[in-house]
Amino acid sequence: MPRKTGPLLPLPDAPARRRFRTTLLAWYRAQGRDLPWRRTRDPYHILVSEIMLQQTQVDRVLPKYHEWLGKYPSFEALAAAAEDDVVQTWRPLGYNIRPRRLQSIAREAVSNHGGQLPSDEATLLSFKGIGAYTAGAVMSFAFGKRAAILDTNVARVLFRVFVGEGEPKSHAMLKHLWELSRAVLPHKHVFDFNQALMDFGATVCTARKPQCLYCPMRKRCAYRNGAST
DNA sequence: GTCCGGTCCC
DNA sequence: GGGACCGGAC
Repeated sequence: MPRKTGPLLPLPDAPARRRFRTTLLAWYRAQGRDLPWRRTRDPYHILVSEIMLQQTQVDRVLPKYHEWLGKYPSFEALAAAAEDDVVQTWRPLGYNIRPRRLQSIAREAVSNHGGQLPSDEATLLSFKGIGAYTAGAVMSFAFGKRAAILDTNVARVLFRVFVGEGEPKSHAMLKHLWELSRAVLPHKHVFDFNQALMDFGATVCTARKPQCLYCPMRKRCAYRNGAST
């Protein structure tokens, strides 16, 4: 017996992908937020921001990001710090396993990778604290690779625009949303595009009270207009 | 009080 | 597949 599979969800055709990219990038250039980790390509700075942004909103991360980089300006500095000090500095962001994992990545980078963060997906995923989302973020933001991302914001945006109905959190849906994230990814402007996806989900296509009036996709959004028909 | 969230681990 | 982690938003 073949395993039960959900209905096959189609990926958007080339014109639809292109419209989405163009619209989203135009929105981002006009409305995207100016955040400090969007002005750097330093892998250490990118990694610190991404670990902090796991389960933590931008407004709470901003001051801690600056404090952290002031205190631990490099992988070497973080690797050499006392663990208790590192955990204390992290407060009150929460999920206090994260600073320990960040420091262990720093120590690994210093000991085994010449003080650099590895850029290949398999090595990034081998670090505790780096999962599929953070690996994609690091590859695209720090190393300029054409890597897709899927965090909760991106998943919500892609689900609403291109799918609109079904179980948003099912395993099959998440697999489809990863495929969508890869399918819509442009060849150029990958950094801006991925930042735009997250920014759009965080500020317009929000979980509660989405700002559809200000959404440049509203006329083509499957969720807003009804997925079928 | 209830929901939310990336990753790890069971 | 489901719970733990830790705080904030509503």
